[in-house]
Amino acid sequence: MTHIDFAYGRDATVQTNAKSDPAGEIHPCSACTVRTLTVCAALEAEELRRLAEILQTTRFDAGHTVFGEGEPAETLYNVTSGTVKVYKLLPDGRRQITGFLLPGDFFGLSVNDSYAYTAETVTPVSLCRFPRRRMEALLDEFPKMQRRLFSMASNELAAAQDQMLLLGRKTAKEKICSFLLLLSQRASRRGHKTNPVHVPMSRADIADYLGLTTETVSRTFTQLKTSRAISLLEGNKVQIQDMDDLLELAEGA
Amino acid sequence: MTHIDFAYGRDATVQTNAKSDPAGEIHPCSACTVRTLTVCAALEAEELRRLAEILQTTRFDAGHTVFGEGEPAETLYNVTSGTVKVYKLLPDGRRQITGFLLPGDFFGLSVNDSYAYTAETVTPVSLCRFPRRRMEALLDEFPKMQRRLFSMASNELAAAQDQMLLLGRKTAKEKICSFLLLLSQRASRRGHKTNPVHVPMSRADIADYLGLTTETVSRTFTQLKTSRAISLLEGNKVQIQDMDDLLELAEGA
DNA sequence: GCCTCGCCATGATCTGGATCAAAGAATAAA
DNA sequence: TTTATTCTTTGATCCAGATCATGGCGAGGC
Repeated sequence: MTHIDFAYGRDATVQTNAKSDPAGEIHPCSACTVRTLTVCAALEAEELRRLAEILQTTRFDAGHTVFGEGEPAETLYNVTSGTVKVYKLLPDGRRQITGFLLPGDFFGLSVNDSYAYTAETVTPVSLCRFPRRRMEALLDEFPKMQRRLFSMASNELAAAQDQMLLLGRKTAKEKICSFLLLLSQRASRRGHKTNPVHVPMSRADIADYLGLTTETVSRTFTQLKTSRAISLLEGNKVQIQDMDDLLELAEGA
Repeated sequence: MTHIDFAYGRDATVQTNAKSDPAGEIHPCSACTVRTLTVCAALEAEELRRLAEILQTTRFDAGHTVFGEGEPAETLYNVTSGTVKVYKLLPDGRRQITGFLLPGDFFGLSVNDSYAYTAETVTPVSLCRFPRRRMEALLDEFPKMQRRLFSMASNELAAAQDQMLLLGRKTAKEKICSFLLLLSQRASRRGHKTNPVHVPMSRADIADYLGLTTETVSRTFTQLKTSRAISLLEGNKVQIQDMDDLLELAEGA
């Protein structure tokens, strides 16, 4: 069981803002707990209103494909709750997960009008959907938002480089430790506590993210558990014994 | 010997534009052969002039460190000729090259005011230097440029994801074939011929880019040579026998 | 010329993590 | 409750690529 705080959202699977916002009710955005983390952080009240006009909110169950690699990219997404994975496949089925997206993360950017990867929900998820065309128009109108989006892309680029270092040069144990630290840091940025880390994804997903097999991921977890570096708790939580020790394990120092 | 077309540049190591642009002479930017590939492509004559005001051109010999990981990020760079490698290190010296930068490529973006990687020249290189502060001011003034930079970052992000797939899931042979195809495609985008591919970097650099050792890179090259997939020519050039065959080898199909 | 020095190739051996196989544990269905 | 079904752990074996070691080759330096 994964526990998730739904920032907002109703039972309907898709709803336009107009429909979901009866007269007098406060707009969902103003209650959005991840707004400060994402592109919306840069916006004034009026700009936020304009953005809200083009946005839809959606919810998906776990294991749902949001879009597939190669499909025309007509929508941008923002995660408001839950976890999404994005991955690329080789013809024979080998898979590389290039990222896990948490509340506040943005996805759906495209290169030549089609998605370069598949996006699939790991847990139940709520998303904001922005039609690409209208979003682009808004970006032209609000340079602050353009700038914010650029800065988010820069951060992602830096994270991608860290991941390349991990994939190309780290051992299995270093990979797992780095992964746990990453989850911890990301939780921290979202105002959750850093230590018992919530790990909502399966061993297979972790393996495909770290360039390993499920067996190796499993073995490495038990090895870390045996050496008292971590302990596994109820509800997919991992307790890190000593943050600094784990950091050393993550860098092979 | 690496053959390089110097788009512009003089003997002086560093020169401000003012000094290098005597009255009546055409500004270097207008002669720049890579302008259409980079951030400058988006600009009008007047905007280009403003950009040129803040730019310096520099040249470095092969093997020179442009900046080191962790240094304060005060300058953005644009490659105008030659090849630059950017890499990250682990404490024990393991290295991951996260990219080779060719003419038209931009680098030096930072996350929290310091560079997240080291940049080092592979061949003799000429660069445009933009002071970060002044560049940011200009970006605020010219949203088109901001947008262009964002789109370049998006492309890099997509390339980074391809590289993650390569590092995490491809075999040595697939990695080498992918690498050769990448070089070929990038040459093509720059208007050079796609087939005898110029490979200016050492076996060690290729290894650190692909997450392999020099020995494996070397062995894989000879293996591809033996199986008639490629042949090695004079001057660090690689002749690809059949593009489509190589593409299949690169994806394990 | 000859010597160094840094690359590159190739051979021999080793090993971390993959693969193959099977038995628990958890979750969901009946 | 029992029974599928899927996920995780653990064991045994294998192998792609790392590591260790050596020799060749080309470019500078003297």
